[in-house]
This record gives sequence, C-alpha cells and structure tokens, in this order.
Amino acid sequence: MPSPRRPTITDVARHAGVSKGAVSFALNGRPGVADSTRARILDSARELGWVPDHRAQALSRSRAMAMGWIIARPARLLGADAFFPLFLAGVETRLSEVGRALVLHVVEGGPDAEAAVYRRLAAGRVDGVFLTDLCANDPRFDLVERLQIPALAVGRPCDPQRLPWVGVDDGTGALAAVRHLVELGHRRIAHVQGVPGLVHTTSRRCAWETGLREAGIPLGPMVTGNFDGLQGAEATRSLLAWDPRPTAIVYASDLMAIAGMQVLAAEGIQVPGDISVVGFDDVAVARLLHPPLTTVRHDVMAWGRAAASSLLAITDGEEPTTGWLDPAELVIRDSTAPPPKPLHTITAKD
Amino acid sequence: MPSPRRPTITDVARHAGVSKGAVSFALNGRPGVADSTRARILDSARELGWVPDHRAQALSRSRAMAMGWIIARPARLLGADAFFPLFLAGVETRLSEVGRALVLHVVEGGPDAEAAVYRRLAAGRVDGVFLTDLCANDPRFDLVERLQIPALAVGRPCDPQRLPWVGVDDGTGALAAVRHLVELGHRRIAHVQGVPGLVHTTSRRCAWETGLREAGIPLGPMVTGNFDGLQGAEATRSLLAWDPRPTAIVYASDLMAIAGMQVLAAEGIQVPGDISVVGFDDVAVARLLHPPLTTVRHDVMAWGRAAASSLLAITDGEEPTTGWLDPAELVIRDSTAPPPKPLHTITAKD
DNA sequence: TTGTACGCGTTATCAT
DNA sequence: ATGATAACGCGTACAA
Repeated sequence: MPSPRRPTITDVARHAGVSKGAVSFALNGRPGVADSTRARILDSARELGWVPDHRAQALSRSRAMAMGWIIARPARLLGADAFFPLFLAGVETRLSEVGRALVLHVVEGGPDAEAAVYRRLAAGRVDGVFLTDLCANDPRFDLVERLQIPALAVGRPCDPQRLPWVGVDDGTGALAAVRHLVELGHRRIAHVQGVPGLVHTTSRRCAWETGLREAGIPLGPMVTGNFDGLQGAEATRSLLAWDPRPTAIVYASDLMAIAGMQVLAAEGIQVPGDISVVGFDDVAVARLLHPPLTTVRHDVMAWGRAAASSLLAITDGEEPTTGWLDPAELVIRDSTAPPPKPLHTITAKD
Repeated sequence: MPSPRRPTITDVARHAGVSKGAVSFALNGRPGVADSTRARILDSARELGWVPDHRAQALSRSRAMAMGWIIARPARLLGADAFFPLFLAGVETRLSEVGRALVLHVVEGGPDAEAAVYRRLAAGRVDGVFLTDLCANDPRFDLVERLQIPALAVGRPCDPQRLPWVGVDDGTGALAAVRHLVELGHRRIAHVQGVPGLVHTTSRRCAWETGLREAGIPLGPMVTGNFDGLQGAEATRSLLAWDPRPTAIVYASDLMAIAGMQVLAAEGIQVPGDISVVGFDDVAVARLLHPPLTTVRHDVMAWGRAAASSLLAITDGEEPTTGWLDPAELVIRDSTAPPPKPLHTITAKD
C-alpha cells in the first residue's frame, strides 16, 4: 500500500473548493477571507490532517524558525558542565512557546572549523545564534557581523556596545562569598580560577581581588583550574603547599570545589574546621555533599529563557532587552566557618 | 548601503556562463559536466562566496538534514541528568561529521503536548527521531509509526522487533556490582531503584534480584527514587530503619548514591566501614567524592554516536546496526568494602 | 477572492 | 557525452 502523500494546501484548496491563496490566508488567520469560507477551509484542513510543511514554510518565509547554539569545546566536557544543561533547558522552554527549535552544534576542531559551522548555520539553517563562553577579543563578533547573522552575547562582552547581550552578574555573588569569609575572620583567602580568557573567569577573579582589597587583606595565592574540574584537585594540592596555608579557598566552580574537598579529606584536613570552601554554580550535588557546599547560585535556566526572548526579539525586528538579570547570590551552607585558632600559624611564620 | 544579497546558483551560473542545472551538477560532483566547465563553475562559486541555502536544499531534496530529540521531562531536571549531556555530545559529534544538525525539544505538558511536538517535527523539520527514556508500552511507538517518521529506540524496547534500537546492557554492570558485594561478604544488600516504568529501572532492579538469587540470599529491601536524585536521601533514611540494617546499598544512579552518602555521613555511619555504597553512571564527580564512589560505568558518548549512526542509516535507506553495544562495567573504588563484623547484628536479631 | 510569480536548489526532459 | 530548459517541492504574497 502506497504511503499516502502528506496533504498540501493545494489539496485543502481543492477539497474546500477555493484557491491556494485563500487557504493560506485562512490558515494564517489573516483578513480578506469571508468567515464562512474560512470555516470551510479550516474544516477541510482538519479533515485532511493538514500540517504546514516546515521546509516550504521556511523557504517562502525566508526564516528557519530555529536558533543556533554552537559550542566550541571537546564534546566530552559537556558531561561536567553545570551551565550547559540548564541554559539549554531555559532556552528550549522559551523557544518551544513560539514554535521555534534549537539547533545545536558541538565543534572541536579549532577556530576554522567553528567558523565553518557558523557559515553553514547562517545559510538559512537558523535565524540567529547564541554566543556563549565569551572571551576577550572574541573573534565571533566579527564573524557574525560578516555573516550578517543576528547574534546575542550570553554574558557581558568586553565591548558591550557591539552586540545585544544578556548577562548574570557573577561578580556580585563572588564578592559576597569573599565578604562572607572575611566576616568569619578569614585573612588568607585563596582563589582557584576557571579557564583563562573567559569573561566570567576574569569577573570572578576580579571580585575576589576586590573583596580582599576592600578588607585590607593582601592578595592571597591564586591558581588556575580548567573546564572539567579535575584540575581542582591539583590546584588544591598546590595551595596546601603555601606557607602560611590559606584558611579558605574560593573556587570558580562547584566541580573544582568538590575535587578540592576530596583532596582535603584525603589529607585529613577538616572542612570547614581547618579550611573553608566556597564553590560556584550551586549544582544539584552541592547540597548533597558532606558538608553541604557553600556556593554562589545563579539562575541559569532563567538566563536561558531571557536569552531566548532577547534573541527572538532581535530576529523579529523588535528591540531586544539587553543587560543584567538578577545577580548571582551567595548560598551559605556548611562548608564555611571561622578559621581555626591561629596558634600554629604564628609558629609557622617564623 | 544595501546588504548584498547572498549569491544563488543563478548568480554562479551567470558568472560562469552556464545554466543553473549545470551548476547544480557541478557542485554536487555529479557526472555529465566537462572537467573544464566544472572547474570554471567551482571557481565562480568560490569567488562569489556561494554557500548552499539550507532551506532551498531541504525543500527540493525533501530532507531536513536534521534529527530530532524530544525530551519529555521538566526542563529543570536536565541539570541533574548524567545521561543527557553525554548522549547529546555523542550524537552531535556524529551528526556533525555528515553536516546534519540536532533539533532538540524539551516538552513538559504531558502526552498530548508531546505528540504535538512530534507532529511538528514530522512535518519536515527532521528526518528521524531518537526515542529515549523508553518505558513499557511506550505510546511513542504507535505515534512515530502513524506519523511515518523514522525512529530509533535508545535502549532495548520491550518489543525489540518493533523498531531498530541501540542499547547498552546495564544489567550486566548492575549484576557485577551485586556479585562484587556478595564476594565481599555482604548478605543484606538493598536497592534504591530509579523512576518506575522506565526500561532501565526494571533492568537494573532485575539484575539486583538475579544477583541475590544466584547467591541464595533472600531479596533485601527496595525503595524507589526519582529523577533528580534528591529522593535518594529519603530512600536511604527509610532503608536505615530496616532491622537488620542493610550492609550495602545499590543505587540506580550516582546522584541518588551521593544523596544517600550524605545522609549516612550525617548519621555518623561510615562508608564503606559500616555500609557499602554502589552508584550507577560514573558521573564526573563520582571519583571526586570522599570516599570515591564504586559505580557502574556505561560509555554514554559512544552510545550517542552509535545511535546517531544507526538513525542516519535508517534515514539514508541503509540497514541500521541494531542491538547491544559494550555492556556497562563495574568500576570499583573505595565506597565498597567487606561488611562490618556481625556482632551487634546477631544481637539485633533476637 | 483568484491567479500567479516567487524563494532556490534539484532533477527529469530534451537538444546539441 | 555535454549542457540548456523547465518542472518541481510547498507555502507566501502581490497583482488582478
């Protein structure tokens, strides 16, 4: 039995005894069709089980009805990324509301491969793109301009005039974390920063510096982590070698903090008794750790929703909302406490 | 300055002094064009910066060049899902190799909303779909058949004849976990199962039952967890109330295991000294816990790649590979050890 | 309301 | 064998 061809508006038109044009108008709810005719057309469409063909609609409307998100990173790292799934969930819920799809690409092959993917997407596969993982002098700004593809920066670009952007101010949360530690009495507060070059790595580190400066504390030791967080372990070991040892560590991600806590536990160092630990992201497991992790929470799903709304506005020719959302906020749990009595530290100073 | 219209094959044809058809043949590497002409056409295309318009290509080829993945779940839960990002990464790397995109949808509104999304995607937005989170009597099998959309089941369906499928046998790994505990001397092995109804929940629970049965141990207590793992905490508390208390707990996911370990730690129960813990998934943090978590690993990225390859084969009219991939395997770390000496247990029995 | 050109690449038909 | 011409896919939009 031959698979019955999907009905087209031509079929609907024939069935309703009108022209193709009338069907199109009726189905799109546009004026210029008598109510009785419109009803008849809609009935026919329903009866035949007509569904608009996405490819034809895309071609004739010159719109892909989809947004693109290109992630330039080894795919394997997605499994350890706190941002990715939640941002995606937020974007997706918003796009679904207006019948748009999300086209996702993970590309590993360096800038050229990345540019090739943007070029492909720009050729009618998507109507706009999200730019995440912003870095200083981000080459994608030139790229999307050259390709004439609408783009939204996720986070505040170094040159915020250049593109619409939607960001969550993580500096506020990171600063709150440092102040919290200072209030608890800490004076030797270390930082494990994230991947160098990323805008949010810088903003978190700067917040840490600001917090120390405003408390009149000299800048403590800082080491650099990476994407998958495993480096948090090594970073922590290197911090333990400092003399005097830090009494608190502010990590740029929960995953690095978790890796660090495991090192501390293995060394017999109590958290928070000996060293206080602060993470960043408030991942699902953060509250499930022992002790539950003090961290900085940002509402990544809301961020995704807002970003999607902004990009939709851009592609629909409206004025996009741009700027900061609610800032990240400190979530105090049990991994932070006053520093240990400084007895042995004084000895160590000699 | 007017935005210079993107060049079409008509422009290329004019530039090279040939017809549209010749350009199409040349660009697609099909015979019937003289080599010299072909070279001239390719030069023109390169010079003009021609890129195929995806919408036009999709319409005329009647292919969307994209695959769909519809996830019917509250979007928020994606942040706590070990499977999602890795499977996606695997799928995506494979699809990218052949210029296909992944169209992703997260839908929350129940079966009707889900069916509506499938209908939309089937209307030319994608060429095939992945079916994940299989459950018994999955209504999507009828749905995709009715919509005539190629589909691949991710995991082994209850009726494996009905659709091509690619699965990872998690039963083998779960069974290995139970055997490992039995060998260590455990006799009271509990299980915290996953979301009821899902195929993999059943297969893991059955493996646990098999392991106990083959060791001649009566079925221990079992409780039910959920998606986000937080219920792992409550489940664990309920297990602690059993008398005699289990000496080992096999969780259906790492996240539940982590939540459980936190409860155990809070109760002053040593892991693995008092109770051994086994997870499932081998998420990134599993090795970073204290103690590092014994768990069952499945290569989810490879699964994603294989699934993508199979679905590509289906939509390209080839014979898809179907069946099991490498089975999940036990990863022994430090959260499992022999049970405590049964002194007080004997007392408790009276 | 109808008729028809249009978007753009593909492909079948036809002429050389 | 080579290449031109035109029809096609399907919904949209404008002239009539």
